[in-house]
Amino acid sequence: MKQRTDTRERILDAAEQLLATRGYDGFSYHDIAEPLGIKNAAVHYHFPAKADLGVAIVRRYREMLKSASDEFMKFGGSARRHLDAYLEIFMEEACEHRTMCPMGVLTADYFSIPETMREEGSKLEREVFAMLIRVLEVGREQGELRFAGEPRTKAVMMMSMLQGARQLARMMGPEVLATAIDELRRELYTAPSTAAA
Amino acid sequence: MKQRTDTRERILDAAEQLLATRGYDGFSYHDIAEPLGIKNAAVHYHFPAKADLGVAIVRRYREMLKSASDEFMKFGGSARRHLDAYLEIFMEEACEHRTMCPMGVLTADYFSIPETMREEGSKLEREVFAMLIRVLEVGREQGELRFAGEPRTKAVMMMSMLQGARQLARMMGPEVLATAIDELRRELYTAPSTAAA
DNA sequence: CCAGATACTTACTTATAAGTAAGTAACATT
DNA sequence: AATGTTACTTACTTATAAGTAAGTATCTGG
Repeated sequence: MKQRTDTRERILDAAEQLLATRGYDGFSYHDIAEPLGIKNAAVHYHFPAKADLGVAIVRRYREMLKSASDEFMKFGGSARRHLDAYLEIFMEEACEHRTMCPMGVLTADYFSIPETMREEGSKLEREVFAMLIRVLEVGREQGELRFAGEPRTKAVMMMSMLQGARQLARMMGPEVLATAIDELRRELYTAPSTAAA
Repeated sequence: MKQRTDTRERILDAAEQLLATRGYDGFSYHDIAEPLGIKNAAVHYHFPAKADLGVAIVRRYREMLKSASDEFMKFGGSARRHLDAYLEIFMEEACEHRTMCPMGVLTADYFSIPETMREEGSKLEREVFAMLIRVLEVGREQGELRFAGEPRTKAVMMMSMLQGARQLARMMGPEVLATAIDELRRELYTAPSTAAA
């Protein structure tokens, strides 16, 4: 383990941000390099083609999500606290730089991104759904969550709604997303929400 | 009224399709011109800058939506039939070419599109919301629709969910959108849906 | 029948993006 | 101390996008 510098990670940070703001076709290697004080060839050194960069962003995000979920499971949090934690991060990220949600970017740019990136996106999608379905199942069994029908159906509705609301919020302002999340909590939670102001 | 050819409309048709498939940064004047058998300068003749083209697409869509709504109102359709008609078109469009919904494109590419186009998008957004809120209000008063809380909140949830599901369907397949629309009907309609197969 | 407008084409300019080849400074290894 | 590897920079190439200027054919009104 050498790695004197953290250039690679900083490239990924910048690229992830740009991707979530402007989409895959909306940023260049120069856009990444300039604020980091490096040249675009330096980005090509770490990620020869843009496809490699795109795949790396999604892969890193998958790993982050997995380790965050594992971490949470270790502390044995309730389904509802699990969801609350996720919703809070989701809201924060959306407000800070008006970014889209990762699945939103991947599906919006679906026919513009390289196939390797689409495949990575499909894996992310399956993982996110599996996690959400699990939380919904457990939450309903434990009486913390309330919803009708299949957990899978509810998961589709929730994912769609959250992603859509986050995108709408870019145009209409963050209140729209706040409204949507509040309403989701009202419908889904069995006891009144203790949303930390 | 001269207009010997319908080139302008055909350009708008092609551009609308491309925009809904690949996003604002994802198509060029050449992409529009080639399948129409014309040169890209011909597109510039009708729409000097890409911003003009973008604005024209959204404006035409707004006009189409308004006249479709007016037409429907003349025949005095019920709120539920109004919604059903919209959902059917929405589903068809989504399946045919895996396109995004217009508001989805505008919000996904929000920081890539010219400001004139953003303004046109805001107008579209307000009109769509106004229509949807109206339908929800009338539908609930008439007992055709059932939902808790403010019509505006329900409209935000529905818009978000439909747009998000349509995007997710690009990656996961059209069944996801079908699932979402079915579930929406189940929750919203007071009598069982007579969805025409 | 002719002047002008309409709807284009041809042939460019300019800018920017992705990607590459060759060079270099610093450190790491033997 | 020489050698190789890592992490870059400099300086390109190639492709493609947006946009423009000037020319041309056709139709239209006087």
